[in-house]
Amino acid sequence: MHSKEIFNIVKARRESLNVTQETLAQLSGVALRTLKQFESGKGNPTLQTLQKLGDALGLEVTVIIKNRGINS
Amino acid sequence: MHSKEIFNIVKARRESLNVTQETLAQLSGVALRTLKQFESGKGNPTLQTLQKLGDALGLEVTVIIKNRGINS
DNA sequence: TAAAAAAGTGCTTTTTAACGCACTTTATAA
DNA sequence: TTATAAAGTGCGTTAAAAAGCACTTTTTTA
Repeated sequence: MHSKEIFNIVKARRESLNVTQETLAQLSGVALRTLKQFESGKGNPTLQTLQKLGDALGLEVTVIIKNRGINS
Repeated sequence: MHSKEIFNIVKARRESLNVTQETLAQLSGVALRTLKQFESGKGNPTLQTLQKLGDALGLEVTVIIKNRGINS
């Protein structure tokens, strides 16, 4: 998953919950300017920022091992 | 998954591959000083930095919807 | 055990994410 | 249509992530 995919998931999730960028900014504690940046495909969020958005949207940031099923 | 859990996964994965911090730093392009910081439980990496480490370790950063099975 | 390797830390500089403001563009509804 | 809401952008500031250096502590191994 590269960053643009992650941004797309955040955006899609927000839209599926019928929440505006402004509302999500308030709920998450991430500045509106910053959120706009991500949803228009730019930027490089910190883990904390991604987690704030995730918390507000019911999303979770995880790290998984690739190729499960081929290896262990 | 909070950040310390994520750091632990990175560290455990590196160790399971028998790679030193120094080698991982070289392979990933993340500075040794920065990697040390994470593995000792501190800091707030950017998505890009996390992905660099993940790429070198065969880990993937993902965002998933919580409560799968209860909701959709 | 000593020596060597690996891991961890304090301090500093450089780079850039996050933010705020003002504004433009696009989408929505009256 | 045309107000109105929502989304997107340029620019400057501030806060902090990333990096470099020198050093200490811990772990490994010869």
